[in-house]
Amino acid sequence: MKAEQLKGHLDALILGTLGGGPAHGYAVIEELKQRSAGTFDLAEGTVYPVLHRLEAEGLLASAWTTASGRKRRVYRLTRRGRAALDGSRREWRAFAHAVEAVLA
Amino acid sequence: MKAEQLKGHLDALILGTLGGGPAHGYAVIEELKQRSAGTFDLAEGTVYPVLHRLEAEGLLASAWTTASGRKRRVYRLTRRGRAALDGSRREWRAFAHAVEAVLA
DNA sequence: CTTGACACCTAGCAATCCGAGGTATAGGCT
DNA sequence: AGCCTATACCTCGGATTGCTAGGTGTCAAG
Repeated sequence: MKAEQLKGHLDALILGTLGGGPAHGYAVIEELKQRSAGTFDLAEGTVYPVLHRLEAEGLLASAWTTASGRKRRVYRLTRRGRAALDGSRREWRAFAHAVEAVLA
Repeated sequence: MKAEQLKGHLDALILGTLGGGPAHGYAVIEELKQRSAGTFDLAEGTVYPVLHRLEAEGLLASAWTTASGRKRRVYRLTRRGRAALDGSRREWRAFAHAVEAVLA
């Protein structure tokens, strides 16, 4: 898939991934790849800055943990993050519907 | 709708609009607004450069006409443009499907 | 004769995704 | 021991792209 298609939708995708439960950055990337059947195979340089920004916006909260000697930063949705996810879903439906109407 | 959502999909939308028949730039904007029920209300500075680029890429062809004293540049899909539209539709389906899988 | 709709155009700004590079641990292979 | 891969984090700069702001000009209505 073309990279530019993702722009403006990545926040929703990451919020959506974390809607299934807390996860650390690397796991978010894996989860996205899996759920999308390989369509979204994102670079770390794409995902990490977004996680930081979403946390700065108060939509995510993070905590450091250690699993088998490796440090992980686990992110979870805040209450505002969950509300943002709901909003993102609505925006997506509207957007997708509009595109269908034009491309049909 | 957020502006960034459009990135990467605008070419497809414009090709899709012209898939219904030739039109001049201003009409493309109106048509997009109508077909999307107001969701896509694009600025001229957004659309015109894209039309020029798509023509430069050989996906569109244009011809100047005059209607009631006003000059219009009418665009139509070339054969390659129609093929590109088909490809764009497929890419859109794949993208939309992947997003649904993540957001669901 | 001014306002609004129509119709075209361009230059530069702002946002964002990605590539490239860096650091570090664990485990398997040679 | 040494090396490679997978895991796991990070940042900087580049490329692309849509939008804002500005410009030109015609026509019809008030």
